[in-house]
Amino acid sequence: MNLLFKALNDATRREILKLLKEGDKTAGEIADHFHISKPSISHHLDLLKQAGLVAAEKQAQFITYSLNTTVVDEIAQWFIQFKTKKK
Amino acid sequence: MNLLFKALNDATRREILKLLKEGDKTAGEIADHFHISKPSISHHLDLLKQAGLVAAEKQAQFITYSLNTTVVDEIAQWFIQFKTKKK
DNA sequence: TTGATATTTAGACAAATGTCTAAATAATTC
DNA sequence: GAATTATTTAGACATTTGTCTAAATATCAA
Repeated sequence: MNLLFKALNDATRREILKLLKEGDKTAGEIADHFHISKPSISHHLDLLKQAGLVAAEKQAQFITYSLNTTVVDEIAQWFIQFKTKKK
Repeated sequence: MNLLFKALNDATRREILKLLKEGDKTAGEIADHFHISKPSISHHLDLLKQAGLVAAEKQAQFITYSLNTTVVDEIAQWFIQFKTKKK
């Protein structure tokens, strides 16, 4: 839970998740969407991966990133505990 | 959105939200649940308030904090955008 | 094997964060 | 009004974070 919220606590990383929602992308394609150096994006991708929010797969010289919807659902559950309060 | 995720990115603050889910509490009552100084808890409460996650109401010399479920729902919405991916 | 491309790792640095103690503010009670 | 209680504000300090440049690793293509 800690790594999850930590990963979400950055506008760039949340934007990356939105990008991946539209489809898988390589690290380079993702970096092209931002005015931030590639090493910085690489670091953001690493944090998202640590949190389980994205998965990385190496294909030839590229690394393709994809959204892990299972974990996104998991965190949605966290909020539901607050909604289902009736008393 | 920024302030919201920032506020959620701390275990103590998430624990405070869970406490308030059970019912309103004064700043002192909240502080008693943690092994952290009162000024630190006060600071956490301030961040939660800035994010709109809690509301504060002064009653005599006490300040009672309550959970703002509307904002909790709002952030739940943020995750739904990832769930409703069909293509 | 040499050169080019894709990506990460390493290290540095300024800014933000969580915590503390001491002091300030506000309300209550004697 | 002085002492007590509840809470916050102010300031300090160590740790974490986001960014960068330079260098390392890996794959491809000639």
